Amino acid sequence: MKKINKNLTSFADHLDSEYGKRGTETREKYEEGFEAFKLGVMLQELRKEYGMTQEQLAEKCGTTKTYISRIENDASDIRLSTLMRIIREGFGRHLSLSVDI
Amino acid sequence: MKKINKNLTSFADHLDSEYGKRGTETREKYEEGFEAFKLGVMLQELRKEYGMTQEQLAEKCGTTKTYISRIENDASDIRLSTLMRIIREGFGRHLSLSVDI
DNA sequence: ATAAATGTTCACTAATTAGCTAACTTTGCA
DNA sequence: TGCAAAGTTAGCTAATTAGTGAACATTTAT
Repeated sequence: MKKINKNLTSFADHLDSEYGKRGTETREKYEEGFEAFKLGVMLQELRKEYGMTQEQLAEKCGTTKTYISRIENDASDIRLSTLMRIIREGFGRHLSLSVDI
Repeated sequence: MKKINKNLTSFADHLDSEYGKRGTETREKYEEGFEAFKLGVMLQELRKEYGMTQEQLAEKCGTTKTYISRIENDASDIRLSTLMRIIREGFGRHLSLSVDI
């Protein structure tokens, strides 16, 4: 891996080249990381939509801005119940899960 | 709470009566628990769709039937990364998250 | 009815999150 | 520039998950 390849034709190719084909361990690690990354981005966008600071959000769901920052920046994994609590108590919304193909 | 009320007209009424109105702490605890419960059911249904035993699923995603059972029966919370791993390595599928109103 | 397969519970350890405070950095604005 | 607000990082502890094997219970098939 990590052999830089010019003439990439798509993001998928980029991923294949940087992290290996789908299904390999390195690629899966990447994809897991990417999901977590997307979650952080999603939470941050949601927070900004509501015009809240990290501190305000933190207070609403009984935690600290430190922790909110860690999640938004993907510094740690998160428990499902914690994620649900943040979305519910922080935004009055509801997390739903589904399984794609 | 817990004062049994006859003449319930709906499941929502039942919830109100048993766990308090939405937004109260007891009710939220219930709803969180319910989500976890649904997750267990969802995973179990998915596993059966694939005709796998808990042990087969466990092996695919590098854990034990003990742990799979605990999740299906909601004996514990779960980390997001673990849930994703089970769905990805166990079923070759993909968990997606969304935030409802 | 019995055996085999499947699923659940128990008891424990190791790894990781969640929570907390303080210090540090970046951003926005007067 | 310089101040204040917002955000990030560091270090620590307590609580909880993840992982494991063994024992127990339930279901299924012969």
